[in-house]
Amino acid sequence: MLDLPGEILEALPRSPVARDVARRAGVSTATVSRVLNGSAGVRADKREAVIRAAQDLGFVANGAARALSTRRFMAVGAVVPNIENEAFVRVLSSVQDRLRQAGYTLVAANAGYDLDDELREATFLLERGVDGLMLVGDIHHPDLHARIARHGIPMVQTFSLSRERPCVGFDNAASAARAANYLMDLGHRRIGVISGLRRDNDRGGARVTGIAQALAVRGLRLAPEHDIEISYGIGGGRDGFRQMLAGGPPPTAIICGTDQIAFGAMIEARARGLDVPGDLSVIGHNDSDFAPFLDPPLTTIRIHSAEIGHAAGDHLIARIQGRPVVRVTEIDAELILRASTAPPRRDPG
Amino acid sequence: MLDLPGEILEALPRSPVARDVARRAGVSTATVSRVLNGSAGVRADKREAVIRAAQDLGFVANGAARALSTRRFMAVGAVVPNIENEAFVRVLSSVQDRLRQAGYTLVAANAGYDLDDELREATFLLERGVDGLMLVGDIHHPDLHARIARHGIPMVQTFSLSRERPCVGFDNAASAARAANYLMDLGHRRIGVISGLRRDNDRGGARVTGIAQALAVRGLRLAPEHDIEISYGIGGGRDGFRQMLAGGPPPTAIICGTDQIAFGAMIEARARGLDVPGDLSVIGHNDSDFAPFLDPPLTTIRIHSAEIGHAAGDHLIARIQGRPVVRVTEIDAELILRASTAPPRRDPG
DNA sequence: TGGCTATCTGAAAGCGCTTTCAAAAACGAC
DNA sequence: GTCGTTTTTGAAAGCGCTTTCAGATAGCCA
Repeated sequence: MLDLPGEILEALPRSPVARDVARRAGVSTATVSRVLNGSAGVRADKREAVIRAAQDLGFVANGAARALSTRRFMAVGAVVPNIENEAFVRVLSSVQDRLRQAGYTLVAANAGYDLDDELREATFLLERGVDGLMLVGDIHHPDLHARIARHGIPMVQTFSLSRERPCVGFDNAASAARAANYLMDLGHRRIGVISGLRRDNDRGGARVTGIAQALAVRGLRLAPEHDIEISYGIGGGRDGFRQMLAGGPPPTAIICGTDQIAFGAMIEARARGLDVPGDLSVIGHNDSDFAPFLDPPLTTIRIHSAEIGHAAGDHLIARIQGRPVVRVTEIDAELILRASTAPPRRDPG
Repeated sequence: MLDLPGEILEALPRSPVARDVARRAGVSTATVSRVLNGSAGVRADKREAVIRAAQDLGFVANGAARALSTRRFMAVGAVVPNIENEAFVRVLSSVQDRLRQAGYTLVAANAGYDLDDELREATFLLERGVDGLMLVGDIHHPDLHARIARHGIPMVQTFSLSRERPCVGFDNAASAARAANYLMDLGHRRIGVISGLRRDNDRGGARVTGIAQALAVRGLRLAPEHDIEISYGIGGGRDGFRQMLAGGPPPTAIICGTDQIAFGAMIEARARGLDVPGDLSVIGHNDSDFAPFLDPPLTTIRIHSAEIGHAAGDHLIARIQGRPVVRVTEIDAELILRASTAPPRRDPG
């Protein structure tokens, strides 16, 4: 091995390490570390020498070494059911917002509404190294929490409330019930539901339950043929509403699991010559970008995804840093009234 | 410090390390590593002992230590202009797909259409530790590529083609030109453009240039008052079209930077009593979920985001693993004809 | 200038893995 | 059995950073 002079070694395509900076600044690696991490107690001249050397060399600390040494990964994981879903994207984006400010990165994974996959992805993140974990909902694989606990990192659930665990979310049953009550106040008596797949999805389930209970309180019931479960998306909404019409007397109002589903249902309704809201009132979920621009503009339950994300991010950062937090943060959903809902045209049988 | 018996120590909330597995299996950590990484040359009985011990202890290797030791982070970074934009979400999701299969994770960051921010986010990822980097477009901060090179990791650009660098994308100018030619073939002579912000955005710029050139070839020009630049979104589309109408004789056809913009423009057109496509033909970009369901269904340039993501993921993995790759992968965009385009009603002046 | 305290600094010991290298064990052929 | 191979195995040396701890320096007062 040749012993090349410093300048030539530095030109090598090997990225510089703390040792190189130390050598160039004429200090030890300990001092380099101290300066670069902003800890006090380094004389001004040495501090400047280190900063200059680091800059000259284009030094970037090796994250793995730092993580190994500090036992901090400076990363937070998030496992969401569907990474392409608008609401989850918004949450991820706003969590990341907060994390980024605190110097953390977000690593997101996709669970596809399957508990086993969720466990696998979470394990993957745990192995990769994260200091905290965000999940969606309150239903998980039985092993998941033990595994997280094993790693001793904080976890927060989002989008629904939980009796046992830290969470940021809202009462899915109550907000859906509010929508149902609003429809009943308008005079509707036959109300249908088109939800996304509910297996392993407590949010969807809670919403339907909430609606059924609200109906029951007023002596009505959610007819099985008006309780439709389909895959998400506009196409799903069309199919769902078609399916609903196939099963006996049509409802005068429907509540949909997402605005996409509602959009699909409205398209199908129009295709069948039904007027919205004259013949059919429609309520969606999420208040997507396009909801106010549909024809008619869509009444919807606005879920404050960005706020949920911010709160979840803050919660995790606080716990990672050992600060106290409240276990439950409730971020209420809101019923946004637009023109897709109205009293039923004539008294429905 | 008490010297507790093994079983009790194992119950401590400290996550088990390779040493613990080794002790329990009666082998060395070297053997544990060999077994858990599937390298050959371990006798069957020891192999099984290690696997059992690892299982019993719920051992999960420390990613940072592994990364430090192997100089592999098993992670790939991606910096996109807007993490909430549908097209980029799709790309991220499909990149992740491929990465996940190869055992890598995706770490995504948001650059917000700003070169300085992009540099900052990329640096952050580099520091955090990634084995490869995906970028969008061909315009970047002048320091960015040097910094990436410094780390000696592969990089791939997406969504546009590049003369100098590895890329997966399509010819934005050519595909927009194709749309313009289609409109001209239909008989349109006054064609407008509503694009998203074009600063630091080569894709948007190339599209407008492509359209202008296609017009020029047929002796037409893109009037400045028909060349509108707005922020993305449905609202942006409405504003953009309103702005366009304010500037002299209206176009008989417009090409929009996204389907959202097209949607917004169609809403504004309808609000002004213009018929689509009778008075105004509209073309979007991306073929979003809702495009076929608009009224009328939207003609649009479909960008195969998922394919771009898959190709980009494969490209990076291949280079990380030292396999040869082609520098340029072209994934052509496609003009999807629907009912929002038609010949102009009467010969436009 | 000397002595005592308050500041700074560097050597060295990890963090928990992987991997090299040489020794030990197992195997075969004689 | 013995000896030469071929497998297996473990000890130990990193990977590049942080952090402790003790020694070196600087600052201050007498």
